[in-house]
Order: sequence, then C-alpha cells, then structure tokens
Amino acid sequence: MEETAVSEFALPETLGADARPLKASEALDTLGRRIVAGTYEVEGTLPVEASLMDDLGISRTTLREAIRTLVALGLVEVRPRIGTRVLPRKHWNLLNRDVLRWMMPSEGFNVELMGSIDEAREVFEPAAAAMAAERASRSAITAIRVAYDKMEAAADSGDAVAAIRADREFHLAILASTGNPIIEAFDTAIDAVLGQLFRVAIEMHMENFRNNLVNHRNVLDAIERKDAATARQAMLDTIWFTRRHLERHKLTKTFS
Amino acid sequence: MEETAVSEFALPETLGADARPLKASEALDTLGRRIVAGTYEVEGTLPVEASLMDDLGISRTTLREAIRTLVALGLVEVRPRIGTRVLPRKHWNLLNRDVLRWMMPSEGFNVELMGSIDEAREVFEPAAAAMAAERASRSAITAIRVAYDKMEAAADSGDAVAAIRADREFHLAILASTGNPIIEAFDTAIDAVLGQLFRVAIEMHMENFRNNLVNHRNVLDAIERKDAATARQAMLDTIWFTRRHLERHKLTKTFS
DNA sequence: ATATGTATTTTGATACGATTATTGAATTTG
DNA sequence: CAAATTCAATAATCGTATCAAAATACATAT
Repeated sequence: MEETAVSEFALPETLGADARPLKASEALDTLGRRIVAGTYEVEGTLPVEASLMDDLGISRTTLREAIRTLVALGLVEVRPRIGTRVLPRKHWNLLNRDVLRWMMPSEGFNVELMGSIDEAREVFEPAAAAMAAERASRSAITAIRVAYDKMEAAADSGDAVAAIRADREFHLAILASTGNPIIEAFDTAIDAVLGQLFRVAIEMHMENFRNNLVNHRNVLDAIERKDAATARQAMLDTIWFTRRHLERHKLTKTFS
Repeated sequence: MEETAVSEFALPETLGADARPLKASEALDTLGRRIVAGTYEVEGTLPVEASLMDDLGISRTTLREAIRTLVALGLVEVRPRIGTRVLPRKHWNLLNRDVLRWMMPSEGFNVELMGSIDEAREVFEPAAAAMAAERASRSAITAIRVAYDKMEAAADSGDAVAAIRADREFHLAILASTGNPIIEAFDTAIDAVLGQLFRVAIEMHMENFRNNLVNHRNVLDAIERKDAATARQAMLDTIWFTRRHLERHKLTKTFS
C-alpha cells in the first residue's frame, strides 16, 4: 500500500470518511493530473472513450464516472461528436480539494498558486476573524480556544505534526464561526496551504510556529471580547507572518 | 425547445457552449434539488440504486453518473453496502453554479443565502478592485471599460436585460483582472446574485441601476489611474448600494 | 448557398459478476 | 456460562461487457 509517514498526515481527516471505496478514483486522479499538467492541452480534446478505456485499463462506465467528476469540477466539457474538451483554467474549480492537490507538484511548491492562495487568505481570513468577533456563538468560540490550546501544547511538546494540525483547526474554527457558508467554502484553501507545510517545511516550521503563536493568541483574545477591528488586524498579522516565512523558505530551496 | 423569455436570460452564456443536450442532467437536477430541499435528510441515505432508477426512469449508468456529480459537488458520499449518504451543508460546494441554483427557490429569494453572498462580495470585490488597480493589464482594463460603456448604453436605452448583463460583465471583468485564480473562483457568487436580479427585480432595477452607475464609474476611473485605495472604496460603495436595494426589495415582498 | 447524408462520437440501457462492509450466528476462549 | 472472536450470509455499491440510440461536425449533392 506504500503508506509512507508523509502521506499519512497529508490532509488529516478532512472528511468524516476517507471515502476510499472508489477503486477507479485512481483513474480520476490520473486524468485530473494529466489535465492540470497540460498533457492534454487546454481547448484540446482528450482521447476518445475507447482509447482511454484501453489506456487506463477500465471499463466505459468507470471512465464515464471519472469524466462526469471532471465536468463537475469544471476541468472539461463533453459534447457528442466533439469529445471531451479541456476547459481554460478560468473555469477550473480551484477551491476543490482534488483540483488543488493535482496542481501541487509532488516535490517542491507551485509557487504561483501558493502565492495566490496566500493573497486570497489575506483578503478572507481577516474579514472572517472580524465576523467571528461580531457573532460567533459561545460554542464556536470554545472551539477556537480549544484549537489554540492545542497549538500551545504542541509548541511546548515540540510535536510538529500536532502543531500544524492544531494550526489548521484554529483557522477552520474561525471560518466556521462566521456563519457565512460562502466564506466557509474557503476551508479548502487553508487545507491546501497547511497540507503543503506538512510536506516541505516541517522541520523549519516549529520556530516560526512558536513566534507566530502570539498573533494567534491576539486573534483569539479579540474574538473573545468581541473586538472585530483588533481581530481583523491580528489575523492579518498572523497571515503576514506565515507569508514571510514561506518567502524566506522559497529563497533557500529551488522550486519547480 | 420551449425557450421562454425567462429562461433565455437565466444565466446568459455562462459558458462557451450552452451544452445542455444532456438528457440525464434532468436526473441530476432532480436529485440535487431534492437534497438541498431536504427531501432526503442530512446524514440520511438516498434510496437504493434500483429504487432511484425506477423513480427517475433512468438506467443505472445514467443514475451513477448523476450521483458521481453529486459526490464531486460535496452533496453526498457513497460507500458500498452503506448507500448514498447526504453530507452536512458544511461540505456542499456552494460556489458551484448548479448547487447555488438548486438552493434558490423558484419563487422569491433564499434570503439567508443571498445575504451571505452579499456579505462575501463585500469582502472580496473591493479587494479585487484594488488588485485590478495595481496590476491589471491594458487589455484587461479595456474589457472593464467596454463593460462599463455597455452599462451606460443600457441605462440610456432602458434595456433592463442588457443592463444586468453588462453589470455582470463589469464585475466579472474586474475579477478576471486580478490575476488571482482563487479570487476569480468567486465569479459564481456574482452570477448567482445577478441571476436572481434577472428573475425578481427587473422592473425596479433600472432606477437603482442608473443611480449606481456613478459608483461603477468611480471604480473604473480608479483602476485606470491605478489608484488601489479609491478603487477599493468605490467598489465597496457599489456593493453597499446594491445591498440597500435588495433590502428595500425584501421589505416590499414576502419570501420563503 | 442550402439541404442532405453519413460517419464518428457520445449517450443511454441492460445483464452479469466482483467487491465491500454490515450483521448476526457460530465458535472459541476465559 | 459469559465474553470475545471468527466466520459466513447478506445487501449494497463497484466494475465490466455489449448493445441500440441520439447528436453533430463534416463532406457531399442539389
């Protein structure tokens, strides 16, 4: 099964079930990765069904299910007599876990994409923190505090995996406290960023993680006393810190 | 073909091809609408395949393709021996056109959802305007100006359909000018809002549309002279105006 | 130019076997 | 005898193979 230590915490329990009954999700993964990699060029068409069936070693039903998924994710459009056409990037559903995963190279960063995600986080997360300060329920605030406590515990014990996991939980708890489902749709982007941290920056993350703790703490405090403006600014500081960290990392390694 | 006047501009040319020869997309629509309507309760399971095949009058192949799409949209999770389980709202991909459409009642508004979308627009559209001011290409700026000119022309001619269409084009052109694909992914939210305007507020839209023109103009001007701060504020004014408009509308009609 | 035919491709249907995971009974074990 | 374990029956999805039908780009003919 080749379940290495790395893949074990790639995207921890993002969903209730790992949802792995799909044997042919491999086919989906293959096609998705080929598309984002440009193996089938944009505006061009995929091979015909029969050809793909042979290539992937699957039946037509299985293939068509995979393609239906690609359609739902906005990667392709399929029309009779034309075939399956790769849509321009503009239509891709970038807030989908799978699409985001396909776009991240197995080694190194997708620098451009990560930069876009960080920039988007600077837009959404401070606003989310402000919303949370204004109207988070008591239980929602508790969830944030619990996540923060886990961050502190991880900082003390030096457990990098637990640290990133708690970090993710903290940011997702704030998103969930906004009560705005559109804003919450952003959780995928956070998963993508922290999933990358899992892969490439574990060792160097701890020092930055400890230094960034106080910013997270300021967010939590501001939300607890319902101070929206401070929560917004503290979250901005938090993300700026992470961004500087990633940029420093970019200087020390080469990326594809 | 039964292309009534209403459906003609429901979501105008959202994609290159209307691409709706799909007979079984009806089944998808039916299932999707049932799920968001709560016909199948959250955490509960859908009827078994054989039952749904009979119910919808489709074959298993077609049904499974529809369900595969629902999985991709985060509405359901399907596991062997268990069945197809409806996932909690949190997992639904609300930035997908179909999901958003299913959540809008055929009459009236989904007030809560529209409010969330408006709030989200207040977050990302001013930021998008600022990004556009900072780094929009010349051709991108031209696209924005073209859209604005269409808005003025529509205001002069009094063509409400053209007005909303140009309005949509204006906002989408700004999103596209950010160069940030994550931000661009929120174009669906804009479509959702303006799609609703098409349905319920055409007649009263023109006066507000004319009054809001100057705000759009301010956004365009600021982007053209690369004044990010002003562009951000002008866009905020623009959205505030629309929001006030919708809230006033809510007071005059009842919604489900 | 317009209309029509045709080949190609996707679309839809059906039957059958394989896989997966729950359930509960049978068996073993303490 | 009670509790835990093993194991088989079962019910659902998963996957394959093959068929007929519909849609449409393209070439051809009128």
